[in-house]
Amino acid sequence: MKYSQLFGKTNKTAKEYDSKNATLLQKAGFIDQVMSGVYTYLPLGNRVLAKIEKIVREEMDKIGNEIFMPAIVPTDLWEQTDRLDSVDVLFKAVGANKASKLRNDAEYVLNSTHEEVVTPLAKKFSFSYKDFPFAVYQIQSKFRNEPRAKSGLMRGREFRMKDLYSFHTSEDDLLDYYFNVATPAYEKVYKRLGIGEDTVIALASGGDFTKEYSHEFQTLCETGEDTLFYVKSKDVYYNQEVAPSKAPIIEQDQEEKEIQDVFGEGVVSMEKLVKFLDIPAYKCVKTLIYKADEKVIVAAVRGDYEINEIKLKEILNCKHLELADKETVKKITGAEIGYAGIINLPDDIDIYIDDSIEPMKNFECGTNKTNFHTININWGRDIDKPDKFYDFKLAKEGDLYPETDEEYKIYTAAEVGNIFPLNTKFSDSFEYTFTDENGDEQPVYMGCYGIGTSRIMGVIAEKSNDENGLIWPTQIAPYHVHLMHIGEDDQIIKITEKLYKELHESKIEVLWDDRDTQAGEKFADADLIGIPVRLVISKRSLEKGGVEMKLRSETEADIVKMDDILKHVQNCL
RNA sequence: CGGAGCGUAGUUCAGUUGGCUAGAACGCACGGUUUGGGACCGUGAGGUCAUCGGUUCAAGUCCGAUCGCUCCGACCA
Repeated sequence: MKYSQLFGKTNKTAKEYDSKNATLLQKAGFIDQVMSGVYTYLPLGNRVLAKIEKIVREEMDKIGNEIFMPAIVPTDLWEQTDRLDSVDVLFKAVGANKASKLRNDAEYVLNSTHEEVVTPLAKKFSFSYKDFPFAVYQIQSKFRNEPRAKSGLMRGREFRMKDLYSFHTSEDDLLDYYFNVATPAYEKVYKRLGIGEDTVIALASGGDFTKEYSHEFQTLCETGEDTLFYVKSKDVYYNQEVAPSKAPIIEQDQEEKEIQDVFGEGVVSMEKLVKFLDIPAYKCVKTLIYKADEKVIVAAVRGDYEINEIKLKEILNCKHLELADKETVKKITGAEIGYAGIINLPDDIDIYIDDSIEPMKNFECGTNKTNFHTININWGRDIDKPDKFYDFKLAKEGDLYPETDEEYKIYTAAEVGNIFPLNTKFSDSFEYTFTDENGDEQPVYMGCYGIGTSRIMGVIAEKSNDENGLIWPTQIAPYHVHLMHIGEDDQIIKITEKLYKELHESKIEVLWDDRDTQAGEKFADADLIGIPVRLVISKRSLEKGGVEMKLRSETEADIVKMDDILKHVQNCL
C-alpha cells in the first residue's frame, strides 16, 4: 500500500484524551469517532482488528464451529429468558420512519450477547446425547447501551466480540470443557496476541448468569478499569467485586468510655462526620438501609469501608438489591437519611454487620434520630453482640485474605475475556433438553465464553506505545514494514519502488510513504502509526551501502545491504 | 442516571463588560525554495458560530429548551 493511496491520514492536531488508546488511535488514523463509544475502523484500524480476529478465529476453530448470528432479533426471545426489561444496557430498535405506511410497529432487540439466539438454534439441531458435547461461536458486533462509554475502545456501546457457547450433557462435562478446553484455548489466544505474559485469570462475579464465580482474563494495565486482589500463597486473583476480605487489625482503646449522643446538624456524610467529631473514619460505623427484593434490611460496615453489594447480595440470597428510598429509611430509623445507626432500631428488622466492626471499641454510629450521632458505643454494654458477623465490605488496599491472613497484592487490569458456566439457566428458559441413552429427557448444560476483540485492540494500544506513538506487535500490526524514501531523486525513487515490489512479492505487508514531503514528517508519522519495521532509502543510506532498517521498539538503526534486506526483514517477523 | 466542563473553518482552539465585515495554528489548493526528525516564502479557498426559541437597537457572546462530546461518580451479563 502506498501512503498516498491510503484512506484516512494521521492528524497531529487531533484532540488529546485522557485515555491513550483513544488519543493515539485517532491521531494515527486507525479509528474515527461517530459518537460516544462508537467508532469507524479506518483501513489501518480495520487491518489490526482483522488480524486480532484472525488469531481468535484460528484458536476457536480448534474448539468449536464458527457461525454467524444476527445482531437484531425479535423481543420475544428475550422475553423468554426474562431479560427484556432487566438488562439495563439492552438496546431496542423500532422502525423509525413514522411517515411510512409500510412501517410496522414491532420492537426488536439489538443483541448485547447471544444466548437468546444460540439456545433456540441449538435446540433445532441437537437433541440426542450422541450430538453432545458441541460448541459454536461467532465474531460479531455487540450493542450495549453503556450509561457511560469511555476510554476509546476500552468500553464502547457498539463493539466487536467473539462469543462461543458450549453445550453438554452434564455439569462435569461442562466443567471439563470450561477448564480443560476453553481456558487453554484462551491462554493461547492471548499468548499469540503478545499479551500472554501480562494476562491472568481472575475470579469474578457471575452476574445474573451464574451463582458461581465466572472467570475473567485480565490484562495487567495501569489504566484498566478493574482492580485485582492477588493471593500469593494460593496464586489466585480475585476481582475486587468478589474479593473476600478481612480488615487489618487496628489498635483499640483499652478503657470503655461513656456513651454519649452528639448533636450535629446536617452532618450526614462520612467526610463531614469525621471532620465534625474529629475522629478517624475507622472509629465510625456506616449504616445503610437496603431493599433486598421486597424485604428491608440494615447493613453496616466500618466507616472507612464501602459496602460491596455483590457480596451482600450473595449473603442475602436475593435477586435485586438497592438502597431504600427516603420514606422507607424514615420509617425504619425514624430519622432523615444520614443518621442511621445500628442502635435504637426496631426489633423486627434484620441487621447485617460486617466483620470489620467486630473488634471495635468506643465506636460511633448514627443515633437514628435526625441530627444526632452517638459515640463511645461498646459491644455487650450498649448493644448486643450479634452471633454472626459477615464479610460484605468492598476489599481495599491493605486488606487481608481471610483464609491465610496474608495481605493482598493489588493490580489494575483490563478485562480481555470472560467465561461463565451457565449450567441450565438458558436451557431451562427455552426448555432445551436432550435424550439420554435410556430415552429419558435430561437438561442441557451450557457455558459461554467471550473475548472483546475491539477492546483488545484498545488494550494493546493502551499498553504498547511511547511518547512518539503506537508500537504494534508484529502479529497484529497493520503492516509489517514502513518503507520510505528521502529525497525526490529519480534514482532513489526507482530503488525504493523496486524494493517495494520485492517486499510485496515476498508476502511482506508494506506501507510505502511515497509522499514528496519532509523527512521529519515521514519519521514522525511512522512512529505514530507504529509499524514494527522501518526501512529508509536515501542518499545517505545508499552511500553507506544500502537500506537503513530500524525496529519501532528500538532506538538504533542499522544499514543493511540491498541484497540482504528481505532476509533481514523476514527474520524480524 | 447525578455532578462538572464544553460545542466557533477539515482538525485543535482564541474570540474580554453584548458592537463581528468572526480570527490563529495545523491541514487543504496553487507557485517557488527545500529534503535525515513535523523546514521556509508567497497566493488562495474554506464558517447558517450544534439546533430551536427568547431578551436586545444590536447575540458567537446573555437566558431557556433540545441534541451532542469530554471528565468524575453510580452502573457494567
